[in-house]
Amino acid sequence: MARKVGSIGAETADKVRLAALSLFARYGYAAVSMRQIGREIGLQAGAIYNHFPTKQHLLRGLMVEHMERLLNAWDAERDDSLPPREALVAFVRFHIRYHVKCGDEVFISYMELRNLEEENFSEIEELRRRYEQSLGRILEAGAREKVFTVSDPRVATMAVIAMLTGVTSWYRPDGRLSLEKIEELYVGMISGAVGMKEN
Amino acid sequence: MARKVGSIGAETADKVRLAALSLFARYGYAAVSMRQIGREIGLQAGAIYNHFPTKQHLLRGLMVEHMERLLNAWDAERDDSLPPREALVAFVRFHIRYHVKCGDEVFISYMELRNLEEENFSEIEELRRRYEQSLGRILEAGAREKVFTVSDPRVATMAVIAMLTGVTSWYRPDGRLSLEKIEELYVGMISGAVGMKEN
Amino acid sequence: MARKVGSIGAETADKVRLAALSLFARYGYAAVSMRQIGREIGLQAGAIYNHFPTKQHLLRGLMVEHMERLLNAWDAERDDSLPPREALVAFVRFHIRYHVKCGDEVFISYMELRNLEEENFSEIEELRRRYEQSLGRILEAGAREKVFTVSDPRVATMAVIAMLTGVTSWYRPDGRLSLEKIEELYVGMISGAVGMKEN
Amino acid sequence: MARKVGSIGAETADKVRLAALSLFARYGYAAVSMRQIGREIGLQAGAIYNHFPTKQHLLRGLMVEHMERLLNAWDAERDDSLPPREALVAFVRFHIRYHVKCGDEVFISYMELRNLEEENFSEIEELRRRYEQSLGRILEAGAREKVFTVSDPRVATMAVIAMLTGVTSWYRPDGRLSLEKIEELYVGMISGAVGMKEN
DNA sequence: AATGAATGAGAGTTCATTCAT
DNA sequence: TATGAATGAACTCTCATTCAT
Repeated sequence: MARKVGSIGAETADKVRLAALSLFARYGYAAVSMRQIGREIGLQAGAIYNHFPTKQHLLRGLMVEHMERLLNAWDAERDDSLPPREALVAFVRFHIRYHVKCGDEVFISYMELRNLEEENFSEIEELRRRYEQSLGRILEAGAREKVFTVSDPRVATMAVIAMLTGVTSWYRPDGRLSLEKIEELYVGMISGAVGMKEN
Repeated sequence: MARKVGSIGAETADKVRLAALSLFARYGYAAVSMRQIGREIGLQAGAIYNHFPTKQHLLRGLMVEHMERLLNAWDAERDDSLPPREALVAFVRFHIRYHVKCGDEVFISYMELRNLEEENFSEIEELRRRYEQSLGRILEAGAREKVFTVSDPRVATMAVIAMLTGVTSWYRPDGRLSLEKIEELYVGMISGAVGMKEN
Repeated sequence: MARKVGSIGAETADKVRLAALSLFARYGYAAVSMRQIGREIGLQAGAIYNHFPTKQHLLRGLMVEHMERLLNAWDAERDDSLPPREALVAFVRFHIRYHVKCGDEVFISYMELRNLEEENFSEIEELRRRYEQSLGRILEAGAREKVFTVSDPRVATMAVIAMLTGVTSWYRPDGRLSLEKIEELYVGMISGAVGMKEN
Repeated sequence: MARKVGSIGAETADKVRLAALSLFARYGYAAVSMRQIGREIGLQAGAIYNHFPTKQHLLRGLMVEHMERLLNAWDAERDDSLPPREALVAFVRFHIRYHVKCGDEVFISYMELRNLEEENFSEIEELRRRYEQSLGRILEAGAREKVFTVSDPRVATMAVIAMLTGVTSWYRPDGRLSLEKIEELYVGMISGAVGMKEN
């Protein structure tokens, strides 16, 4: 549903989120002040507190929302009936495609973990674990069915995630390679890494 | 008290570096104060300035020294006469072995880049580029000689580096897997990723 | 506590200016801290920054405002149609009367010049030059018309200004001499110094 | 007597005094640090404490020594047998000649009074009072003998001193006017100011 | 007499946060 | 809901001074 007319508050909150996201990604949570966020959107620092109780809530929100959107997007796209090979390709393509679209969110979700208070940290870690488990299950299934040669699926999961997420650190929409081409390259490399049998 | 017997400047500077390294890695450069660093080693914050002109110099120093040690270590170990396959295996083993030994340095060298001032950033980036080029050259040579199947060596370089460096984020000396085993696993995955021909 | 009822920004800024003026005059700009200024008026040092961006701005403001008030006051009182003798008397009386009323401003405007940053210094110097030129013109006119005997009007200008401004360093409202009497004494001495012809 | 060979200490103390004098005059006592003084002469700040117990002593020393040298110089030159007119001319010439030679000393002796601790302040004030009294006595004698027309010798004393000392603020050795010419101009103006009878 | 390293205080300034308006 | 002004704590960095060497 579209946002109700007159619901200015939610719009402001969104502007704050957006500004914070961009600033946190660029300079880091600790180095960005509430004043800076406010300035970015023509607001006094104090006004932000009408929308977010603390700076920490703002950070937590950005990370939780990102992780939940990611999980939802993957849930919407995943097809658990696919065999491991196809499932892995789907995951790789999804991960790259989704992550390059929200580089800032990805970046802060990795970089600012240590600035989360204990409880918030656990919450995010649990969400991340759930997402990475999607890949873990695929690799395990492939190993079980002997279509992949992964002697240690847990290590393989982390290796693949690291490799994939690395894309966000250099991808540029106007870069040398199209997104499609990049996906293809990574599908190729990861297929090789997990020893995917040709058929 | 003016000076503790036996405690000389270089030792203090080292203690500062060590404390800063650990704190920066744990909480982030921006979130760590000079007081905190001092407290860690029983020093007033102001005394740190006898050894480092600014907090930024301290950070730059940690990163430059790490990168230079890394480059020197690799220069000492590399053997440019090795054929691509053996060279890649050597690089993978070296990278993992070296990086897990200095997780904090690696971590801040990636995480705190944005907290470097322009000039220092360029300096570190150049050092990193030189290191990563070592891998790049191996992959290019392998591609040229058709012993690897990498359709885009530049992307492959970044993918491999990302995968490898990811190890530092979960490796524990007392973990489930020995370092030797981990190296072996990554040699396997990366060989697959670059389509290394069996012979 | 957030805001005291009835206390608005402009009032606070004025209180800060007043406190700073008095403290700078008594102890010198460099020797007065923002905390000291705040303490004087029951404010945290940080709160001063809601009204003045830096300590230097605060100083510049005090000096610029003083000089502009002085120039305006003289512009309101001067009468360019007066012949040199009467004009000089008017200037002397004005200068003394105006300056003893704002001893602190006068004091810091002379004493703190070296604590002004380059640009601010030039600005103040230009204002001072304009004011002193008023006297210079009178002396030059008098010399031209041969009603004064000043062989070097530029030196005479500086001599007269120095003599006049010296009053602020010892004048006390409850002192031995009335302001009227002091003006009279200086009119006499300065008339003599410039060799004013009796008629 | 010439300084003994090997008396390095006194030479260092002199270098410190010289550096401090120049820096205090340029930037003000409060704005100059012991490190800055040391740096100027290739010394660590701590070493200064081998020669002066505190920064305050250093300042006091500079001012006391200046005032005593001034008094001694005047004592050597004064001739109490001169009649008031000649005595005034002698004083004027002496004051200008002496003061332009030590602009820094004069400057800090006026500017840094407020940075002196109570006791040191009184000491300097007393020395200054003694010097200015020299002029006061001349003016009083001249008034008594009716060779000057000064209705208030105390005010006249301050006026003349202010006028004379002002010279140091603009005099440049390579300026438009020779020192001799400047002395002459001031003798003229001051003679007029005190209503000196032609004979 | 000088150095280099330290202390403890304090500088100017910024911070997250609060709250009367 | 936003502002502007405030708090109190914290920041990086510099200070005068001390003292073992």
